[in-house]
Amino acid sequence: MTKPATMKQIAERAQVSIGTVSHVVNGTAPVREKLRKRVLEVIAHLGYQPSQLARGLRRDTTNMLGMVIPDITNPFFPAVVRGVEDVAFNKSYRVVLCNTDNDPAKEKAYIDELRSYRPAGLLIIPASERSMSSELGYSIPQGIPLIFLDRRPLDWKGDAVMVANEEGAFQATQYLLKMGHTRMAMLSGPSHVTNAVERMAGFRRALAKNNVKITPEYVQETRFDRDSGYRSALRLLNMLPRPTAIFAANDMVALGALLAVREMGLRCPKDVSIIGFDDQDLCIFTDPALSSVHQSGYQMGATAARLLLERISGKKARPQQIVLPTELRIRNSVVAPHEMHPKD
Amino acid sequence: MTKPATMKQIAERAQVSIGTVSHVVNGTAPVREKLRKRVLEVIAHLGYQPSQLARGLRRDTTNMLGMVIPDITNPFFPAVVRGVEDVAFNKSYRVVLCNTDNDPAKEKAYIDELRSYRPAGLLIIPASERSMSSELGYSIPQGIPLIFLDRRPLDWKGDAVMVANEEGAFQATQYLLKMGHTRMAMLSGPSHVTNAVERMAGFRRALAKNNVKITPEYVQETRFDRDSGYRSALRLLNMLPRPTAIFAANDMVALGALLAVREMGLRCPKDVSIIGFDDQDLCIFTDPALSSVHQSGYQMGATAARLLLERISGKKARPQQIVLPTELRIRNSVVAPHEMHPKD
DNA sequence: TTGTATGCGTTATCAG
DNA sequence: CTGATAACGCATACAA
Repeated sequence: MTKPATMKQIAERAQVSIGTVSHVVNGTAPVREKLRKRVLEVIAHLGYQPSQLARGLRRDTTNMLGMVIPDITNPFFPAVVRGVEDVAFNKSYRVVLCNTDNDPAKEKAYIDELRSYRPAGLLIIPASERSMSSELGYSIPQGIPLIFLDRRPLDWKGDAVMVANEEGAFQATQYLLKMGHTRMAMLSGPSHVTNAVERMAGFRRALAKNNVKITPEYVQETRFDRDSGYRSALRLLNMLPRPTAIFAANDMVALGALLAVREMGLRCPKDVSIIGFDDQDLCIFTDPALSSVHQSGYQMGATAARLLLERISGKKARPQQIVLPTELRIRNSVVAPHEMHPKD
Repeated sequence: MTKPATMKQIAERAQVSIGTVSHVVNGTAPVREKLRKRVLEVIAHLGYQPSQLARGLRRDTTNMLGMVIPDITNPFFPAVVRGVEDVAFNKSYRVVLCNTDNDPAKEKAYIDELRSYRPAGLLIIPASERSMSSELGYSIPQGIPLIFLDRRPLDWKGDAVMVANEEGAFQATQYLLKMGHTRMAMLSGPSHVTNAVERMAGFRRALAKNNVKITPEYVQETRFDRDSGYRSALRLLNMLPRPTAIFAANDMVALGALLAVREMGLRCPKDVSIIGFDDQDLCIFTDPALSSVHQSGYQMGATAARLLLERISGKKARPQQIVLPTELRIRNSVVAPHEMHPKD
């Protein structure tokens, strides 16, 4: 029996009509107990599984949740996925994961195709703030609930779940300032991504509030990966005077910076303090343990999934833009700047 | 236009039959250039995407590759996924990711449902060596290409892609032995998972070859996550005499061990040497940098995906069990045992 | 080269 | 309560 059983076969074996089988499968109408049992038996016997394709075609929707993420290789995103999956699975939704590799073209390809599978909803961490904007040649999918996570398109007015990026970055920068740093650098993340922009804003606000002038060369735009952080940090570290503190837009970038520091024969935190963003699990293991702005990817995913499921079940409330908290986690990668302990 | 365009609409607008539209979409029959262009224009204009549901139902297969992994939270698996996705995407296949959380029941639920979506193929990292065995109440899906990765069901005779677990573990253990360790412990991973069993075998072989007796309490079965490694390491570290070296079945477990060492006020490697398996990116960042047996998750995924695509396109060659190499990467988490530098 | 018609496996509507 | 039957959107065999 190489082919899956169909409803028709079940119906024949159980001596009922195909409609009746459908009713017992879906509980969509009462069925006489005797028949019901017979049908259920045949189903169990044949290991029948309803064709999701046929069902989806007919119902014009499936139990899939389409999820689009930029980089599965950055552990922050798997954490988000995990959060989504945990709440989705329990409600009988399955998540279809698409990795865009931060490529808007790939993102478009994935989303377009995803739609043609008629998922019940979409969860998108956009590759860029211009993702899915009209300029990009396509618009927001209509008629299917959609939530943005972590970042959002510039003009998006619908549901979204993010974190307090500006505030988190502000806290981190404040802390650096309070430790006495003034030669403050930032590895900023991509300027076309909203959360990076917000983190940058927090950085700037803290500097302004403390009247420390921003040195333009000290803020370097990076991608959100380790290698990009590494290369930009190298640039930073070769400047004169050298910055004494680096705020990295995420932990991957911070790790790259750590690598650069080592490679230049410098020491963190003695020669340069570093602080990251995300507070991934590995922060407690690095040498030195990395101070970072904590956010919970799991919470973000779970929250978004819950909201999405509400939308799917028809809740019509007006759009929510949920902002989850961030919190500075202090470890060993920051110390007062060099000048303040001249004995070195 | 809230609903997706259908072929019928395209046909009407382009003044052709629906069959013709199908032919230009699929290149399944020559169409007069004039008509072809007209159809293509309408398609572009309406942003038509063929319904994958309808297509799948009709063709009895889709462009989806079902992929099942045990724990998206362990960075090794996302690396595998990335490898799969890279080769799949280029060939127009999409990967549907399912996270089983190492739960056989969840695994079964996912696989059963996956099948009803008629994916072109399946890539499975099984939760247990008994996954998909008949005892578990269901058998290997028929009629759809299937490849196991990383681990395999005990009696599986079909395609599989793994790494040289036994050999890698042997090398690691040899190295520890050569450094002078004799009180050798292992955090073994789950005994119901083939790669853990193989790693254990390598460990035992090395000990046997060097005539060092195995201390049964020194080998602790763990899960493959950090927390389990942490707890088991704590047990290990409280034994008298205390083992001087720990071989962890993967890096997550090794990290847990590192944590335990710290928490007990001990030092790695001075008091206890640790070596991991996987050689994840973070190994170079830990304190101390973690020695580990390298394997490439990306390669594993890419290799498996290539093999799967061959099967999908009908290649009938006999089953392949591909074994990728492993290689010991020495860093700073291992040193000669305490007794050998008694000055401490 | 193009059009027509059938069926893929379901669900849903409508009689009975 | 149960049984026919018509879509759902597409691919394909067959006719024209």
